[in-house]
Amino acid sequence: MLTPVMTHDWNLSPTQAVALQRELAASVREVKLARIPALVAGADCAFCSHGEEIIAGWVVWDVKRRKLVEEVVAVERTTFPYVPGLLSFRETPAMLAAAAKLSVKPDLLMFDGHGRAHPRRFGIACHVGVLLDLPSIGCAKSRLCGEHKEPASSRGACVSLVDGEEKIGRVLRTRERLKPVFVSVGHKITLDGAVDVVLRCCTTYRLPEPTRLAHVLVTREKANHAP
DNA sequence: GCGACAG
DNA sequence: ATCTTGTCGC
Repeated sequence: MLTPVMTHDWNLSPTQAVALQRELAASVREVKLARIPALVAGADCAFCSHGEEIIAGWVVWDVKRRKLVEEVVAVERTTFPYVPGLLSFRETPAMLAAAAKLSVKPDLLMFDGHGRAHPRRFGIACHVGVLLDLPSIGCAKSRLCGEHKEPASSRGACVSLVDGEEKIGRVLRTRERLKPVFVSVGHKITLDGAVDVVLRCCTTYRLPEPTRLAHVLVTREKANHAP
């Protein structure tokens, strides 16, 4: 159901991958969302066989009704190592394979990783968002680049994540006193819009439901795949 | 050369 | 991410 509007070679060297990121970063669009998304898809991956196999999963979350609508997974051979800044080249192929299995079309995609809060402003949220041409958000558990102050301790409190002169993301407290998350634009959304959506998706945990449930999904799938 | 470094 | 038990704090 979710098919890429464009493709490119994935068999690249780290140097070629970096060049491709610089090239594709120009196609990222930062525009206001037409309306609050009803269905938000969250993606995550788990690894097997000493990292030789990757399990990608998507969960579609109904924001208003606060319930899970669909889950899909795909298992593939890993073809790219984990290199800080090149995460999407390791996880995207499997994520696209799983996305093709979705029967419902989500309004927005959410990732466990960064979007524009990336050295070349092209984290995994930007990469998948551009390939599938859908609004997307990066919601990472830790920082990749940029500097920031400590946000206040209340839910919803946030500060800017800055890299040089650029505001590349926002450090957002999703639960009172808990470690904040790093939100950034993936594609076709504004930073304020991204923060709003992340908060709407955070019910009782630090991480937004789409991404949290996707993690539960791939972890469970991994367990009953190699018993 | 010495740290930092999404998952 | 992954390998792992109990344990301290809200």
